[in-house]
Amino acid sequence: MDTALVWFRRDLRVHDNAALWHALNGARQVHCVFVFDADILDALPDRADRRVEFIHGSVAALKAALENRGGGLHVLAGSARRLIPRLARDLGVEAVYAARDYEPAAIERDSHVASELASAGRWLELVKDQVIFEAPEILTAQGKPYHVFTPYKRAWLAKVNSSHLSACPATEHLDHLVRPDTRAMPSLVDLGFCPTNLAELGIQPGEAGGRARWDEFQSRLDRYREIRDFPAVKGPSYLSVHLRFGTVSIRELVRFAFEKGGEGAETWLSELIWREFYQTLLASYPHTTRHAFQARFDALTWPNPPGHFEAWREAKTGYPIVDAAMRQLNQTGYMHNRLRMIAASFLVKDLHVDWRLGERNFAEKLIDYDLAANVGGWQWSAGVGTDAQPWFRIFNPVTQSEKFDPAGTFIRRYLPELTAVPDKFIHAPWTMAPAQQTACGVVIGRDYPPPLVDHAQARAATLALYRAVPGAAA
DNA sequence: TTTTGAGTTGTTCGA
DNA sequence: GTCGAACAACTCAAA
Repeated sequence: MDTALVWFRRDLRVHDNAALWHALNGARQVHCVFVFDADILDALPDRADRRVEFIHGSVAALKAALENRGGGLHVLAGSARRLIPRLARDLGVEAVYAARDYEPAAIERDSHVASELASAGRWLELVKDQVIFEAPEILTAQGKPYHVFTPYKRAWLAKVNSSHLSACPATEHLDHLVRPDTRAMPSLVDLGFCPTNLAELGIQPGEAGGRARWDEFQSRLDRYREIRDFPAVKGPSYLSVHLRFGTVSIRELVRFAFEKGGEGAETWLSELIWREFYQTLLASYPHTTRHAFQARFDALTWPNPPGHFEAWREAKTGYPIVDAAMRQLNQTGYMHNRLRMIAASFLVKDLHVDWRLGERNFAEKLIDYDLAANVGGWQWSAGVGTDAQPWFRIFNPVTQSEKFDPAGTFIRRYLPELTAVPDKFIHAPWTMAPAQQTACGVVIGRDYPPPLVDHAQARAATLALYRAVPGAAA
């Protein structure tokens, strides 16, 4: 092949990049492009969006990295479905290479681009990059996708070997990279967005940012299993945003987990397999973005009581662990995984709000937002997903708080108005007698909201609600 | 085809 | 405060 175009999307790195590697090996001249896709950006509700800033920084770093290697990056803004076929024509390339994306909107976009290219005698070459195994690669003996995680994980582990984890040696044909005529790139403001507090939050975009977090996490990996559930502690890898935008390589992470071994590495690898499980489920069942995996739950009418969703979103539920979690989300665009479960369970099973509203709220705010993982997580929390036994999975927000934030450290970090509340009452401040409230200067109803609902009552109502669904256990 | 073992992340109750 | 059992009998995946 003479010339090819690499279209970067959520694989914003040079190292171990499958699309780039295939293009460099398949064509003598390789152009590169990134498109700030108006079809996506125009739909964002807020002009200050950390994700756009993260992508912008990562694209700038990618461009510099390609230029350092003698190439470059076309950076365009507009509708990708129109711009990619046009650029392919202008550059006269034979093929466009890109990493395969499994989200329904991306599949639709790519098939549109593929047919546009085909009508001009070119083609779109989609390659695997963001997962170790795509949906069709891990199937049951009956040739169907797994619906339960543990058997999926067993099959995944039985199949994986070093050939799936080896890096793409992209350095081999770097002289094939073509330097574009124009080197300019639109600024964040040119794109219609404004800067956020990304740097202040310690989030560094690009491969360098991913590498720095990865290096830092390696020393904590051994303790991952014991500390990952405590939001006040630095337990997680914080690599989710880098996995979302491909500023780290999943192959490299999985390889390291195997080489390292031990409890921490095993637990973390399990989380990476969960990521693929949910990607698989979305690819196999795209309707689950809006519909319950267990179809009978689509018949469930969510009460959505007035004001409940808003109180949850604005961190005014009166349950400190939930409000602290929501403030973390609102202030930083991130929420600890344990808190995502607690907040989701609370919205659905205590406030009786449709899980889709919560899913959409997370979609707007999470910097590491991933459609597959978010939908999978929310359906799991709502008990309408692949999980089998919803009745027992009603989190008690006070018990969870006592268990995973025992000293109230995380709560006080995000709810400074509760600093003076004694440890004994930090998880349920409304249980303080009036004299105690006065003594510590936190009066419920004045300084902090009373609990929006009574958990025991809400739990009973949830059980009744789910029991009433046709086909559910009587 | 039928059977069998097993299932991320819990909670509540009563001894 | 701690512990084990009950929750209610479901669905999946493999033998």
